[in-house]
Amino acid sequence: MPTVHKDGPLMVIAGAGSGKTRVLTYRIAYLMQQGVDSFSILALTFTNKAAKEMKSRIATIVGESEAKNLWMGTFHSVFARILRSEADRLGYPSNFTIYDTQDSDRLIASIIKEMKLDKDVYKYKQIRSRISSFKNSLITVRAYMSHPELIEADREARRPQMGEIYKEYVDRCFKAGAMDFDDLLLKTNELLNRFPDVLAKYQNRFRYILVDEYQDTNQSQYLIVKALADRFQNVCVVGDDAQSIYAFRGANIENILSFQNDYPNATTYRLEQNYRSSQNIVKAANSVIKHNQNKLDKNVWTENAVGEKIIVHRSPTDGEEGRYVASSIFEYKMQHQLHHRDFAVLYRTNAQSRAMEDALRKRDIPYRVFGGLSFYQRKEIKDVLAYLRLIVNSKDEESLKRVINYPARGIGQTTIDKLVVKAKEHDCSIFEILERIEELGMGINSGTRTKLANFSMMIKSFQVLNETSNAFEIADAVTKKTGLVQALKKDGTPEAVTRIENIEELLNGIKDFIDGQRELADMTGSLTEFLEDVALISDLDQGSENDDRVSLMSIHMAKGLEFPYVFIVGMEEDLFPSAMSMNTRSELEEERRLFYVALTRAEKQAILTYTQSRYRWGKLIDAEPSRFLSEMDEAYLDVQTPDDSYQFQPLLNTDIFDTPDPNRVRFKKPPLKKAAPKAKSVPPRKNLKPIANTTNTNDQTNVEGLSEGIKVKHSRFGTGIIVAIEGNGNDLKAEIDFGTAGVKKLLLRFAKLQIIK
DNA sequence: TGCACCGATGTTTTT
DNA sequence: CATCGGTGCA
Repeated sequence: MPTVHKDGPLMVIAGAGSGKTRVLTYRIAYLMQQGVDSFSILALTFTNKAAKEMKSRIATIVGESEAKNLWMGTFHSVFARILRSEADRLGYPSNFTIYDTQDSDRLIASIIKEMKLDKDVYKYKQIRSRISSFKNSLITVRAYMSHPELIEADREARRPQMGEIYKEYVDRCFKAGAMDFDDLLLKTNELLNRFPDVLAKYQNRFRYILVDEYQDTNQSQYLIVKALADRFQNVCVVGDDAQSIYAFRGANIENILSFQNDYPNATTYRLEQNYRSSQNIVKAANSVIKHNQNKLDKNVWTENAVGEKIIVHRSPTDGEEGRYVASSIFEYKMQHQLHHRDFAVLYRTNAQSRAMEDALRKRDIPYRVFGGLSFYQRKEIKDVLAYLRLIVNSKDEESLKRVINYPARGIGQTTIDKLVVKAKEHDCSIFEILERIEELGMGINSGTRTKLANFSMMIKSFQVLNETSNAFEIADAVTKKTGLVQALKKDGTPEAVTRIENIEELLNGIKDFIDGQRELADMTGSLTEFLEDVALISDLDQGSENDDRVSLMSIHMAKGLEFPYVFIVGMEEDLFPSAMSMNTRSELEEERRLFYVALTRAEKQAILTYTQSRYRWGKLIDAEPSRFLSEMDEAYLDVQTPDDSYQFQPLLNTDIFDTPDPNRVRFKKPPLKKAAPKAKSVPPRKNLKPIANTTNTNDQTNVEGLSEGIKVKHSRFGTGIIVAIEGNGNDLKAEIDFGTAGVKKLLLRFAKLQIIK
């Protein structure tokens, strides 16, 4: 058993539902029983909630007082803590601000604007994600500048200024005393690399390191673990390659696939028995994941009951889909005497929660939405937090820009622009400029100068207060004295009222936080502590397990959770798998793993739903069933279709490519579109091509009819003309000129093209 | 300088 | 559809 393995590297490949958390819990408890000091154990989990739960489970085994000393948490929160205590080494203040994605976006957007670049070419979101992937791969500005191929790639993408933006962004963050999420990992690497004494200190401290969800670590995280474990090699990683779903933020599945290479004397255990789900669910999930090529061999099985078949249900629209889910929940609950908390509704995109919420609300079913626009991302909350952040760290540029004129106090954009320029000129923060405003003059009229002085004075008075008060007292003062709440009260609209309520909720939350912190010996309940907590917390971490509500969340958020009854909604092409993730095999495989994760959340029953058309951007769009539906072995399914028109493509489809490939994606377009149910409000759909006529393999016609010069239609790019066709078998590609949408090279396996005559 | 309106534009997924 | 940024007016 893994639990008796004490020293040396260890990898546990744990299939879905095989009790990963249990392994970690028992291993830690075991180590402690063997006399390992709890201070020398570092456990990195995927969510703070997982850490908290594990800690309390360990506490029941080894006792509260010992468990308390364990270092447990997410990579981000653990290393943020370490970075605070070592910040001066890197030239950062220990109270550095943590920028969230939105802060980064704003900063990047303003840099692009200041550099007078075309914002249609330099899209801030793209820039941000590129910078993020640089950081996650430890490509610093300096590394970027010395890698001609990176520079060349950006030049080819017609963004020659990428490097400049990157540099400016990093500089500005540094000057603002701010780190973004990626910095928390990158700077930790820098810290461990540049300062051997620091490295030695933490290597000696963390003699035992455990990493959960290892398959989702990125390069930066991987290197941190490697560095820390280098001395004692007591590293235990737990994961499941089949559940790697974070490639988009740099997770590298190779980290787990090549653990044996990194630690040649590593012991590997495999846990393949699933204790969570019914046989039908386990088998169906296996039948899906086997379509992936890149994976470790693993055979998950269970001794659990066969259970109910997986229900596949079609609805005309997303509204009806919601109604179906709501009434199913109602019925299951009645029939089987269940609680609301036994149900989860999972979706690919957060936007899908709305239709579900509406339906559940109508039936008075209590629910809770996780993720999406979380509480701490709401505007009014971010406003209050921005004041608080500015108080703690007056160099924080993004916070300052956010609140300097909110509520309106007559400080306009032109003034702010002048301040930004001056700050850059003097190589200092905007707040410092405010202090020297009289001395510098700088063409700001005296009225505005007074306003600026007042603002600066107000912040300073808060800073003084901060020296003697706790987080709650300051937050309370901020909401009152800044006029923030007053402005909302004056507004009087219903939204403003909810905003005030939210601010009150925030204050209550801060109070709770302080009470919680007081219980911990080395915590004081200061504003700094609170802000750090807020920056890295996610909805999931917030308690309230005990309230009886249906959970609504994205599949990503559901990782590691389990529910007796799971609805997976929106099983449609272009939604799940996402239209953004179908261009390469690896993207598609990640989508498939995501589906695998979703399915294996269910203990007793999984219900998959899809619609024939759904509202997207306020428009009703035709939808077709997800390919994942037909990838599941039919034996485990109960396909409920109101008018019986759901049909699977024959499993042994004619192989239209020369290369037989078991993993080949079948284009299926079940001919369900005819016989549109007479349901009201479903507008007639415009099928551009008489699909029904082309017997059972319309993909075949698709590919065969294609040649140069043919006019085609693509669901995203519109109509275009084929310029060239190249490759063969699975690699058959067409280069298509879509006019304004540009020339694209598409893999014909994935591109759903329709010929236009 | 500030506010109100308008059109454009974009949606994966998260620490 | 919802947010954002830009424009035009007071």
